[in-house]
Amino acid sequence: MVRICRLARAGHWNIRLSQADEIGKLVFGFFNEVGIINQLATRQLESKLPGGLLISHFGVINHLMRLGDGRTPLQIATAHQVPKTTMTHTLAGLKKAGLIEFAPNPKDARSKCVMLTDAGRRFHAEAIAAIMPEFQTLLGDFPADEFAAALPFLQRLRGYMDAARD
Amino acid sequence: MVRICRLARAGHWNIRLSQADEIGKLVFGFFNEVGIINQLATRQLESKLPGGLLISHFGVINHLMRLGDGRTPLQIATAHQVPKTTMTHTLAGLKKAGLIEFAPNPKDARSKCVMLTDAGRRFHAEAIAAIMPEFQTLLGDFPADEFAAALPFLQRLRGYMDAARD
DNA sequence: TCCATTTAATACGATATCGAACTAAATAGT
DNA sequence: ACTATTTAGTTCGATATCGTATTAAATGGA
Repeated sequence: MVRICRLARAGHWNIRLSQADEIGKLVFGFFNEVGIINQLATRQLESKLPGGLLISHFGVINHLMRLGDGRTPLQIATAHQVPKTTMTHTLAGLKKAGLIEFAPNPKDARSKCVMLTDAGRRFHAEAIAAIMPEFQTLLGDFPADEFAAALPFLQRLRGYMDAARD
Repeated sequence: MVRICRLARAGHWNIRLSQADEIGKLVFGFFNEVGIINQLATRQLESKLPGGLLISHFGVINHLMRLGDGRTPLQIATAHQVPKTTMTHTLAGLKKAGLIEFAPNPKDARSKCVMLTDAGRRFHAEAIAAIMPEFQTLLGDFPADEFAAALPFLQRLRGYMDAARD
């Protein structure tokens, strides 16, 4: 913490040093909680996914179900904030599992369109059904209002961070 | 969604089906935002870490700085919600980088105590210093109040999920 | 039209993560 | 005290993730 104050003195900060300390802890704590909640939720969901598939797989299928299929690998990679190479690998796994198919992209011969198969749609429904009981339990102790109240800030923050990435 | 309603009809839910649908989307959306924010924050932090180290490494060092060193690998693994084997690997990397040392555990000969080295403390200070400017920028557009307002719910939720894991 | 630059996707190598099986020490039940 | 069970940590094999370099198609400027 001494070191932090020294940095502040160097001119990067224009607020009182003790406040800087407080605020650092606050934002830091926020992202820490987000990280742990994400870890716990990931574990929980992953343990329920059929066929030993992972969150990365479910994320893609869910994306295609929500926003419609026919998207390109790069679009999906960008939406999920992962490198293209990771998405190539994830899509290969989904294709191997028979949950997606590739179609040629009529607009661009370098690209592809990712299409859901019937098995893919079935997988999505099954995964959702498997998770829902957990949500119910959760909502027994945490009223939906609280999630609803927390969501707008998270959405704004996500949009901001998304736009701010270089 | 048809499938979800069918599940509800089976007796697992005791609320109106349209509400179930809404609530599912709400909670789902919440965890989705948490996941993306975590992904963006991880990227951001990782790109600033010295020595090409990763979040997993920083997480351990930060944990030891906040709560004091001398903890065992299993304690750290539990706190971070990762398997023991992952922590073994992460700690090996930290040791190789000279940021931690192992000491025998006087209470239990099977176990170890993880101790920070001076280099480890320096690494922590440098990492914090490297991230702080980002926080400052963030706080320019998002007042600290909003983080402060969001934090308690996240903490309660984390505690709940932590306790609820089997 | 032709060539340089950009862009979509992949190949490859390095590291991270995880589950299952294993070893050794502690604990519990008799 | 003795044995069975539990617990801490590691080893090992499989897969995930990511950065760099590569290929092929599109784009843009002469």
